[in-house]
Amino acid sequence: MPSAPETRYSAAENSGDVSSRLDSGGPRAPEQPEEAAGRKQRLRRGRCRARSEAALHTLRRSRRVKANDRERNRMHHLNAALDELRGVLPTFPEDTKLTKIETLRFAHNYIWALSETLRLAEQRPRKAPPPPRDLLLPRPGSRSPAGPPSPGSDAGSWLSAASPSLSACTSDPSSPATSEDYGYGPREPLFACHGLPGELLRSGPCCARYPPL
DNA sequence: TAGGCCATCTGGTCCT
DNA sequence: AGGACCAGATGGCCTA
Repeated sequence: MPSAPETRYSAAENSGDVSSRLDSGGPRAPEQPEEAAGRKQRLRRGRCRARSEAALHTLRRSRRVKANDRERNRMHHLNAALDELRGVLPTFPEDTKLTKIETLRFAHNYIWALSETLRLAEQRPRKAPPPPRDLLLPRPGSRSPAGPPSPGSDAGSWLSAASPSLSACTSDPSSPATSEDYGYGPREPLFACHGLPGELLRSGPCCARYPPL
């Protein structure tokens, strides 16, 4: 896609075209030696200019190609890091591939849930934590046995029906609580959070992504 | 077929 | 000057 600046540059390039200067047409008076020398000089200058502009174009093109290459590489590295992150996030089935945005939001929640687990463990050192439960959240067409409601289609209802501890979702101003806050659509992730209290995961900062068990 | 997700290209901006 | 980072545009692929 030709960009505007490049187009403008091409136009400027054409305005300096040698041939357009040469064929002015019409009968001419016999050329004086000085005039001939000047003409040759202009011609040389024009050719030089055209050559240097072509070289400039080539240079710009090669810089762009290199920049594209770097950008592609950068995005590949970013995606590799995202893949590593996916690798440490528990999903079910295991080969479920979260989208980029799902990965980031789930990671956010996961970290939050782990932090909450630690905090609660410190608050109640003598009380044993609830037994680990798996959170199975289905993608469309892939319902877990429990058949939880869809957070996308009915996020509000399951939020309101959830336990009072869900207030954690909205009490933190830095933690958007609803799917609307994220501009999120009906897509549903499929997560299995092994060893985490389901309550914590459901009430995480990104709780709109997690329906009740 | 519309919408979501993604990779890639591109130009602009900032930093070293 | 060159590289990193960013956001917008575009087109391809996939799914409901």
